[in-house]
Amino acid sequence: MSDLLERLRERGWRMTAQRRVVAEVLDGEHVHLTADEVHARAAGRLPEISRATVYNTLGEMVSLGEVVEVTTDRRAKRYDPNAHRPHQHLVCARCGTIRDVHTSGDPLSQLPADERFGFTVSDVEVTYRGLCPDCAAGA
Amino acid sequence: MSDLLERLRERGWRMTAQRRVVAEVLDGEHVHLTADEVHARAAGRLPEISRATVYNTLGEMVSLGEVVEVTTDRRAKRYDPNAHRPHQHLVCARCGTIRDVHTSGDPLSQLPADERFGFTVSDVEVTYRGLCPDCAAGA
DNA sequence: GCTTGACTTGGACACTGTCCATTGTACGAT
DNA sequence: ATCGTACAATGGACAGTGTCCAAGTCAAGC
Ligand SMILES: [Mn+2]
Ligand SMILES: [Mn+2]
Ligand SMILES: [Zn+2]
Ligand SMILES: [Zn+2]
Repeated sequence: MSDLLERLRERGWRMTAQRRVVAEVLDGEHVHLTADEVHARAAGRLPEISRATVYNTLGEMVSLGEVVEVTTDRRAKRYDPNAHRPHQHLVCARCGTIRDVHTSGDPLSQLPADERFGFTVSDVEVTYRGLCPDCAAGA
Repeated sequence: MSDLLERLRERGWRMTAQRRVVAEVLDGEHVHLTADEVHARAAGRLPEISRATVYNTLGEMVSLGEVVEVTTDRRAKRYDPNAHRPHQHLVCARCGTIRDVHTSGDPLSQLPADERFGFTVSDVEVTYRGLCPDCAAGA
C-alpha cells in the first residue's frame, strides 16, 4: 500500500480498483508521468480502466494537494507525487529527462517589492533547461 | 513602422501584408497575446488573413529571436515581442493579467553545482503567481 | 443482501497547433 | 514595365490533450 493511497483513504475516498492502480502507478521518487502514460501503465494492471477515470482521479489528487501538476513543455501536463516537499525541475531540452532540484534560496524572495505591482504573490514556478550529460556528449 | 518589422526586413524577409499586420499587432510593451488573439486582431486590419499564416509568421519570428514564446498557463502559448531584455512574468491566478518583472539576481545562479546532475544548464524560466490588486480586493 | 449515491465508462466535443496541396505574390532579372 | 520563380498564403484535414455527459456499475453502510 502506497503512502499516497493511505492518505487518500484517510480523506474518505471510496476505494476502487481504478483509484488503487492510479495511486500505485504514481508511487515512487522522481515520477513525472503524463496522464496518458499513467493510463497506459494503469491499463497494464487493470485493462479496462478508462482515460476519463484516469483524468478524473489525477484531478482529484491534485485538488487534495497529494499530487502536483508540472508543466515542463507545451505538450501534456505531468503528475508529480512529490507534493510535500517544494522543489523545482531541471529538464533536458533534447531528451526530455526531468530531475527534481532544489535552489539555494527561496525563489519568491528574488522578486523585489517594487516589482510586485501590488500583487499578492503566493507562488513561483522555476524550470531550468539545458542538456543532460548523455545528450551533451552527443549520445 | 514598428521596430520589429524593421529588424525583420533587415534579415531579408519578403515583406507581405500579412507579416506587416502580425508585426503591427505585436508592437508595444507588455504584450503577451495568444496566436488566436493575434489572428483576431490581425483580421481586423486584413480580414482574410489565415490562422495558418499567423502561426507560421509567429513561429518564424520566434526562430529569428525577435519574439519569445511564453507559457504561463496550460492553454495557449503567448507571444512576447519583448525579446531583447530577459525578464520573468507575474501572473494573476484569477484574471490572467500578465506583468513583466525583473528578479534581483540571475535565477540561473540559484541552482547550485551539486544540484545540476552534470547538466549543461543554459536557461531558466520563472513564473510568479498571485492575485492582482483588483482580484485581491474582490473586484 | 439491499439501497443509494458516488464512481466509471466510452464517446462526443473543444481547443490548440501542425501539415499539406494548391493558389497567389514579392522581388530580382530582363 | 513585365516576367519568372522561389517563397508565402490559404483553408481544410488531421493530431494531441483534455473536458463533458448520459448511462451503467459498484463500494460501503444499513
Ligand atoms: Mn518533481
Ligand atoms: Mn513578457
Ligand atoms: Zn538528454
Ligand atoms: Zn487579477
